[in-house]
Amino acid sequence: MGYHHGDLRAALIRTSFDVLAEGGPERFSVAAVARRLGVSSAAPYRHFPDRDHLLSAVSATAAHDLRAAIAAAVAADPADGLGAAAGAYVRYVVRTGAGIHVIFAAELYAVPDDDRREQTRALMTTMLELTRADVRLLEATLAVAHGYASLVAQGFFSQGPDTVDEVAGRAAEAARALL
Amino acid sequence: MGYHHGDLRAALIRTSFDVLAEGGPERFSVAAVARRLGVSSAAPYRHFPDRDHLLSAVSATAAHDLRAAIAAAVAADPADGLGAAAGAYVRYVVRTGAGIHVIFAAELYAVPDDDRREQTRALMTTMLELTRADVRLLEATLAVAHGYASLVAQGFFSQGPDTVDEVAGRAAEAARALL
DNA sequence: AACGGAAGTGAGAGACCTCTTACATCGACA
DNA sequence: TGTCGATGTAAGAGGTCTCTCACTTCCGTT
Repeated sequence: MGYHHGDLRAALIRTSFDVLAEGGPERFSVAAVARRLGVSSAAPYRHFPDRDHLLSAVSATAAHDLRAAIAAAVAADPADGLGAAAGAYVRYVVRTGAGIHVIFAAELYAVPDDDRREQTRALMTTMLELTRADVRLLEATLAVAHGYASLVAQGFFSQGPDTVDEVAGRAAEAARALL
Repeated sequence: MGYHHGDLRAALIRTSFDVLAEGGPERFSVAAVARRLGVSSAAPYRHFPDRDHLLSAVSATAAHDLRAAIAAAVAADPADGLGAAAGAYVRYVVRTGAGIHVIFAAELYAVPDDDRREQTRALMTTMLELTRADVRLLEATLAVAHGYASLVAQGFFSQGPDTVDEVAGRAAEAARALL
């Protein structure tokens, strides 16, 4: 096998998203990630003590990137904060396979990972600012966005080249209706 | 081990819901269901040729029961069809662990199971009647309801005795806002 | 009562997974 | 150049899962 890899740690996180996007959390395994990278199945354990620590790093990355995606979408269309955020959520989750079910997966609460805690906190803070500290509105928006993302993942919509745009638009519309 | 079981086939389906409600599809296994029933891990294969056929029967049962739950809720409050349906969905999924991610799970499309096909078709028909054949409204309602159910499953709401009622009410409210 | 099919059982093959261990190799630096 | 820590590898222990097989037990029918 080819020996080293500029930065296997980062590659493992990146590739975890691919595995998640294709098979969902159900099919995720450390071994599958290693296989796809062409490294031995022991290699990941040089960088993460166990599976949950890798998933925790994925969660932290997802929280960070999702927050950035939402912030960018809101900045691009400040008049439609909630709609933009919901649309960004759908796009992000469809593309990466990592939504709240990955970011807030129950098994991660036992993992001591300050980066993850910080990134998820920042994500929640950004969303709370969007709803002006209205927790219920935040929950409702998240429910709408995650619901649409789940429908896409479940194959409810015919898969076309611009399906994601379509569905993101519908999620935005539904989020606006919440006001 | 105790020998027979009045109706192991039905018991397997029933117990599958318990396993799904507790661990989600990720943790579901035929072996776990058998263990919980106190039968050998080979016993289920007398009634279902493989894991996917068992899951297909669970899907059929869930589609049937969910349809009944929605129909009952709508009948009890005909003025608020969409809200009642969304609330009923949340209650059903929180209680059984079997929402659209189980009923319409991708791996089931390969299983030839006419009962399942009929039950899922009936479920969709009932929901379509509710939205007066408006497919987009059906999708939006499903997204809202499933989103809230997912948030509960992810532990977003503090777990109290009447959390489900609370959340079902919020889902109903959000569904009404879609109109 | 005997029998035959339905419905269990225990054992286990074969797959895959997590994680460990002992060893090999690489790159940086004295 | 030689050494050493970081980062790979191969092998494998131990676990769980799906599904099969040969065998047994139960029960309805004749």
